[in-house]
Amino acid sequence: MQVPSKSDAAAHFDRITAREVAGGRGLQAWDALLRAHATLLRQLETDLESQTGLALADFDVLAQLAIAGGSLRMTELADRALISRSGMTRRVTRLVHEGLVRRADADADGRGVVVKLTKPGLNRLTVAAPIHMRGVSERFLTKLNDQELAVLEGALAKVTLDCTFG
Amino acid sequence: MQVPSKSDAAAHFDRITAREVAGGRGLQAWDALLRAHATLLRQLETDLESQTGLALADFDVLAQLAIAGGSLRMTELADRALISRSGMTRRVTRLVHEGLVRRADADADGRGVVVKLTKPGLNRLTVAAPIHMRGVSERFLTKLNDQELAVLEGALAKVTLDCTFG
DNA sequence: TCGATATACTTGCAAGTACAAGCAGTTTAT
DNA sequence: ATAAACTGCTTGTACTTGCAAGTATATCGA
Repeated sequence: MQVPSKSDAAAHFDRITAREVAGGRGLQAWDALLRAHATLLRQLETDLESQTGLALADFDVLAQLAIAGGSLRMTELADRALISRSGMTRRVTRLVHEGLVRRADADADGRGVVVKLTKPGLNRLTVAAPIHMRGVSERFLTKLNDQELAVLEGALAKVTLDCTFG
Repeated sequence: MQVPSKSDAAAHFDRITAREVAGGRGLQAWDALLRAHATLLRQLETDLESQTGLALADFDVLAQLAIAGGSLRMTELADRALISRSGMTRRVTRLVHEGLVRRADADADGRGVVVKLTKPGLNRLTVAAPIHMRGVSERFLTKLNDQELAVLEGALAKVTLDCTFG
């Protein structure tokens, strides 16, 4: 097989990369991960927003609250929703304005705030969840078989370590 | 095994989910994907920024240019870097100010702009690439075996469709 | 008891983002 | 030839983000 001649910049970049990643092993998997995440999230965000008027990040907050039984501390909520604490402060403020959640004092800790799902919040979630879950299902789950899903879950869990934000 | 009693909100959410996603099949894989992406990118971004002063998004632009042989059209660059065209306009403007890339007219199309990697840009990339690639390698590639990487690549490519931005 | 340190959350700020509208150049149809 | 439709890129606008600093409460050690 003829070796195609590459431009200097591309060849140079290849050499640098090869020194850190033997044979470029797995780099296509990394690229696929970035690409899949970007496209899937964009599609799901657009779907949900257009069909329910709810941003994906807001949906996620409501869903995390529901999964947790209806209420969570700010920090816990931020960790689970994968956004910063300050971001969660503002997000919750917006959701309170919309009446979907409310803030309450934490029982034992004067510093703490618990965020609680309201009835309208649960109703809104009840409408949005099927739409979002169907999107995840159609665009992701149904395209993969059980073995692929199992490997994905295992592999991605392995590379994930705790990492909280400011 | 005793069925643990769940709160109303959580049970309700489970029922809604179950209707769209049979048995919650694969949802943990979906969750792992979101989590892995969020934590890995945050770590890589922090690593790169602190060690080279280069934002990951800027690195990505330089890298895409190098891979492409040194220059690309704006639209192509935006697609490859997974950001919007308007975002790329502003990002390139910043990089031009730093001297890492330059704009030039497209040969055949009077509307077009090609972005070219400059010598300082390539130098900067030469410093940053090993650091970033090592991060990807250590935090992701080396934790997975060849089979896992192959499944990941195949599965994630399957769920990715074209999706360009405004 | 009381100062030092840690934790929980919020706010000031300086970024960055995407969408929509706009402009300039190109293609197509008549 | 020329109007209409399209494309490539940039700008206006409104909004989001995370970090760092600030406030309030908790906890720990002497």
